[in-house]
Order: sequence, then structure tokens, then C-alpha cells
Amino acid sequence: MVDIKFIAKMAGVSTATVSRVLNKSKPVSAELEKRVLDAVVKYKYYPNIFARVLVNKRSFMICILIEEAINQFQSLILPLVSRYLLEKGYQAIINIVSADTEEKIRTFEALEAKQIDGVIAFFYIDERTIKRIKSKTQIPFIQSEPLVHSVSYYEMNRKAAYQATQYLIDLGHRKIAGFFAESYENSFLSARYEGYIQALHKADIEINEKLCIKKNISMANSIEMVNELLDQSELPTALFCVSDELAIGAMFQLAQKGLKVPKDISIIGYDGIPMGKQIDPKLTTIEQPFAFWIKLMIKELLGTIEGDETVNISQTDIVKYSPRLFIGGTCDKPREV
Amino acid sequence: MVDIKFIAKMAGVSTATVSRVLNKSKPVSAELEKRVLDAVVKYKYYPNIFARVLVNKRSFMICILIEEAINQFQSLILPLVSRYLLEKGYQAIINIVSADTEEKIRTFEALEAKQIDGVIAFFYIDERTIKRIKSKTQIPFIQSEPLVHSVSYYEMNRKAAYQATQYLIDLGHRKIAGFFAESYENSFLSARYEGYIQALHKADIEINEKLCIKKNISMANSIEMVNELLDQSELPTALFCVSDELAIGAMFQLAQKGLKVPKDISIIGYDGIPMGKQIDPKLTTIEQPFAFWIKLMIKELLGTIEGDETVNISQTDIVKYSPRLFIGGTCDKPREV
DNA sequence: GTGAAAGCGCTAACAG
DNA sequence: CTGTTAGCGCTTTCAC
Repeated sequence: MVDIKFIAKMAGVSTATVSRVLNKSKPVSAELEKRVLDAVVKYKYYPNIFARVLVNKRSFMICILIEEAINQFQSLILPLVSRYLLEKGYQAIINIVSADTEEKIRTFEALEAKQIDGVIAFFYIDERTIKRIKSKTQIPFIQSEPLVHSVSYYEMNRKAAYQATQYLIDLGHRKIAGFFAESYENSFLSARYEGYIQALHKADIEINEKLCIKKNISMANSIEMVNELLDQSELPTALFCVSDELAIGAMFQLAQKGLKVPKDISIIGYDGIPMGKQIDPKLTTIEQPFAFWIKLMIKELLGTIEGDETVNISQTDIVKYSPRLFIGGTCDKPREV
Repeated sequence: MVDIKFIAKMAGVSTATVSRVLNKSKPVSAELEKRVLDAVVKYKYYPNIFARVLVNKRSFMICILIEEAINQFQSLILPLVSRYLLEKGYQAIINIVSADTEEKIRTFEALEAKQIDGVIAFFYIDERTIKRIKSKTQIPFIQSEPLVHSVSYYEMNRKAAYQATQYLIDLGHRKIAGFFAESYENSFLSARYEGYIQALHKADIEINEKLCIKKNISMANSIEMVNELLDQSELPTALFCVSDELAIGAMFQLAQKGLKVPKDISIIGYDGIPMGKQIDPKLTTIEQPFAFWIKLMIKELLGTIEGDETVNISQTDIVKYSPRLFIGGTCDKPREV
């Protein structure tokens, strides 16, 4: 076993010196430094990270917390998160929790006790629960769902949804249905609803409650939502979906019902998941520069962990990386125009 | 800071006793055991895993290695793997690697040096690479793709594919197309192809090369595959797909082309991913008891790690947990029968 | 600039 | 059964 003691002996120095060279924690003479580094290479020495943690009180481990299953969005960002963490010298560990709030809070406590440096929750946590977690633990955490609320993610979502709806209006649509999420208070999901409403208002289009369907946003529900939509007396010519999964599910069900996209109905999604580009026609949607946002978000987390309060995000960066419209083949002019 | 010393003091015992209770490493009187456990609960004590590692020479950490992106199958099993590992006292950590073989091998070496106990590769590794990894490292590893090759996963796949094809034949189909994977040598994917071929042979159906399309099995490719199929002079009445993703992609594209499932063509998939149950009609498919298999596979890995060579898997268990046909709504009798 | 030595929190002999 | 104690490999005072 080659450990720090062995290297010290071989280099003819003390263990303290080896440690100093490896961590650059204190100046060491060039002479000794060379001897240490040579020994490290010669004997393929890797410091024992666990021993290091014991002393440092920092594990350089971040836990990704997932609620039961992994959805498309999460499987998209998980590799990005993990890779970026590694780049920053942190190891991603993964834990699964149930939907139960109490269990989640207990998990936060456990992770703190296990000396995990921080948590990235892959689910939405409401304000009340956030307060409870903060009252019980000190562990720094962020949520991936409302990615960068720190740079007004709500506002971004509202604007992009506005833009998407506006795009449909510009194509000549007036009867624009919407599939939305229920019960997400002031999250980015309700921002998308707001953007949709505002665009319709701006264009003097009356809001038709029957065309606004709110449900949980799983692909399964989009089938029901389409059926509900088709039961209306007045069929829409376009459909705005609050997520790509919803949009793709809707396309699927519409095809089953014999309706063509975009000939019979135009569809626009939100997210830019890979599957949207794998279907035919490609899904027109709002794309989000996830990779960039994730970096921003993690930078914020690591800033808190490392006691660096000054994570500075420039306004130009934010604008540069705003969501943008991807024009696929699922939107066209309405039939009768 | 609540540590083992603190708990020992509060319970009025020695640290050794606390350790023995927590690890069940030696018998402790009921009286003391109770006092220890009470203190543990009362003060929310969690043993410091890093200190434990230092002594045990075991990190109780298993790395899940993912190749760049996460597909549906992987996102399905990832929570199962993680949860089961935790149940067994291991923590899952996650690393992303590129498709490059050399980088993968280096990652295995690095993980060993970091004292990670084992690796679960979420990708297919060919024989040659396996040999190279084993020559350079000692780290135990398994692959999730051919889940339980230890219990003849190949055979299971062949049988199940046979059963699926037989089901179509029993419904009266004779022109049965197949979407398969290319270049997977002797993996479970080729076993599915073999099962399909054997079922056709058994029923004296001539193999039509033009109806057997082999491509990489992403959803994107199923669109091309459907187009290729529709270009044939002779249309099939049924389609066996080597994966659910392929099957769903095909359903989608067929709907776009105006073909109804199962009226115009029957479709059967393989895997049993959740999305298959979210679409309408539900996808008829071969379901696999993943959770059970994952346990088997991990048991094998942990067996190697813990030096337990005798991981015994009973034959009844294997039969009990064989893949089984799930009958959704995507298969019917052929039109003209 | 360098080394000796005291822990970090835990487990496992070794005594009793 | 139970307690005392010596490390696991590393970092970091504290002297020199």
C-alpha cells in the first residue's frame, strides 16, 4: 500500500511536506518539492480521499436527489450536471426519495450528517418545505426544476411563452388552446401560462376557458386532455403546450383520432427535449440552453458551499442564453385563412 | 457534532458497544442495545461514512458509469439500482464517460484508485475491452445492458422474442416484419432476433429479408425504418420491434402515414417501458421484471466485492421472473383473415 | 521552510 | 458481554 508515509520515506521528507506539496497549502523548497513529486509519480501515489475528508470536514460530494422516477427533462440534465460537477472537482452521488415531504426533509438531514457538501433536488419544493428544510439543516441546496430562479427564470418563462403564443397568432391563429400544469403556484410553469394569456390579451383574443386545460403534465395525461379538447363544440386551430412531453403526447393522440399536425392543428411545445427532434415532423418548441443554465445554477451552489458570496452573472450572458423559438414542422397557418 | 463518542456517553456505554450495535458485528445485551438505539434516534446520529471507510478499506460506494446520454431504459433502471444499492448499504455515485474506449478504461483505473468498491456500466462493453480493463484493474464491475447474463439472459431473450412472434402467428399473421439492432454480436439484442427467426421457421414461414430491418435502435431511426418498410411492394400485417422505443416510434410514424394500429398493422415491442402504457392504445410488449433482475445483478457484484463467491440463484426464481407478454391494444388479427 | 505529533470518527483487537 | 485502546491515511498546528 503506497500511502503518504511511504512517499515521505522514499522522498526523504516528512509526511507534512508531502501534504504541503500536494495541496500547495504552504511553500516548500524547490529541492524537496521535486523529490516528493518524483516519488508520487514513481510509486503511482493517489491520496486517500476518505482520509482527507475526515480532516477537511468537506466531502466534495454533491447529492442529486430524485423523486422516485426520472422524467425526460431530468435524464437530459443529469449527465450535464454530473459532468460539470466533476469538472469542478466534485463527485455526484445519487439518492432516490419518495414523494413524501417528511421523508425528503429527513433525507436532507441525513445527507448533512453524512457530510455531503450540497444537494441538487431534481424536483419542485414549495416555499413552506424550503423553510422547513432550512430550519432543520444548514446544507446548501438548489432545485433543478426552476433552474435559475436567481436570474429571474420566471420572467424568462413568461416571455418565451408569450413569444410562442405570439408566433401562433402571427401565423393567423385565433383559436389557440393551451395545455397547462395544475397547482404549481408561482413556479415557472405558471409563468408559461401567464405568457400565453398575455399574448392573447395583447392580440385582443378573448380567453376561452374551455380551451385552457390544466392537468398534471405527464405524457399520459395529454391523451385525456386531447379527448377533452375534441369534445368541445368549437375546435381550436392551434395548441400551446407547457411542455414537450405534453405536446408529443398530444400529437400522438391527435394522430390516433385522425387529425393531422400541422394541417388540422398546429402544435407548439416548450423545453426542447431530444425526442422532439426525433419525431416527424419535428416539434416546434421553445428551446432552453440547459447546459449554460446548469453551470450557472451549480456555480451558485458551489459558491455557497465555498463561502463565495459573489457569484456574478452578467446581464449580457442572461440575454445571450435566453430561451429561443425552434421552428420545426408542427406549426402552419390555420386551415381556413 | 453528534459522533459515536457522544452517543456512547449519552447511552452510558463505550464507543465499541455503539459500533457493535450499529454493525451487528458482535452480540450486545438487549439492555445496552436499547439504550444505544434510543440515543441514536434521539440525537439523530448518522455514522460518518468517511471515517468508516478509512478503517474498513471499503468505501461502500458503487459507481454508475453512463455513456454520454441517458436513454429510456437507463432512466428506468437508474432509480431501481440506486435504491437497491442504498438498501444494501451502498451509495451510488455517478460518472459520465464519452464513447471513447481509452477514456473508459482510464475511468475504471481512476475509480479503483479512488477506492470505489465497484462499477455498474450502463453500456455495452465488448469482450476485448473487458479483458483490457481486467488486465489493468482489479475493480469488480458488471454491465447493466445484458442484465443478468449470469442466469442466461440470452436464453431468456430468445425465448421471449419467440413467444412474442408466436403470439402474432397465433393471431393469424404470416407477413411479420421485424425491426432489429445492428452490430450487437452475441448480445441479448441478437437473441431477440434469433427468437423471431426461430418462431417463423417453426411456423414454416419463409424469412423475407426485406421485412427484417436492422439499424441502431433509437427512436429517431424507427422513422426511417417505417419509411423503408412502406417502400416495400409487399406490406406486412404485423411488426415485431426489438425495443419499445422502436415500437412507439414506429406507431408514431405509421400514424403520420395514415396507417392505423392495430387495424392496419399489429405492433409488438420489447422491454415494458412506462411510456408504452401511457399511449393509446397501450403497447403490447414483452415485460421484464427489471427490479428483480437488478437485484440479482447487484447481488452478484456485491458478492464479488465482499468475497462471497456463492451467490445462489434458484432455478424457480429464474422461471418465476422470466419475461412475460403484456397484452395491450396494439395487436389484432390481420385484416384479410 | 521543515518535522513531530495531535487528532478527524470509526472499527477491531485485546483484556477483562 | 463490555470497555480500553491502537490505529486507518491525511492535514494542520506548534515548535524549531
